Amino acid sequence: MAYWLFKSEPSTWSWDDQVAKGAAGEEWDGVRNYQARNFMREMKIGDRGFFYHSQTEKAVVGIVEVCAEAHQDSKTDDERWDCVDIKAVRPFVQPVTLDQIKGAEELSEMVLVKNSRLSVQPVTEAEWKAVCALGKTDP
DNA sequence: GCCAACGTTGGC
DNA sequence: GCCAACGTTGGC
Repeated sequence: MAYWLFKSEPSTWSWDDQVAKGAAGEEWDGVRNYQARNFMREMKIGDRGFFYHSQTEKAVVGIVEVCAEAHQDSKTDDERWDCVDIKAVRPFVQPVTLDQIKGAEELSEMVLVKNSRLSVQPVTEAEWKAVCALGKTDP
């Protein structure tokens, strides 16, 4: 199983919006970046991801699971753009802030730190465990 | 609100 | 195929 990170501005699509969709999940639509799209094409059902709030909050706030593999983004007819569906698994007991991540030695190589603009990113297993530990949340 | 970083576009 | 111009993102 692989691990990922999904980034969203809470004013556009927040963790609460995601939770409201329940087990059915929701398309992670709107990605218009090839790198991000390519990562979504690699995702398998059951892969886990962090849900990160950018801009105002700048923190990992929850864990999601891929519940549909890459398919055409329903928000566009442009065949270049695919997306997966994800569903909320559980919130973080304590959100893990970008400051905390930047301050953690073992997380200094995270894509979130190195390439903050990429909206869908891979996360290593070690990073996954470390962030969950910081958030006092089961991996 | 500013600005740096970076991806995309289009002219050549 | 290169590169300048431009638009977008996200941290500060």
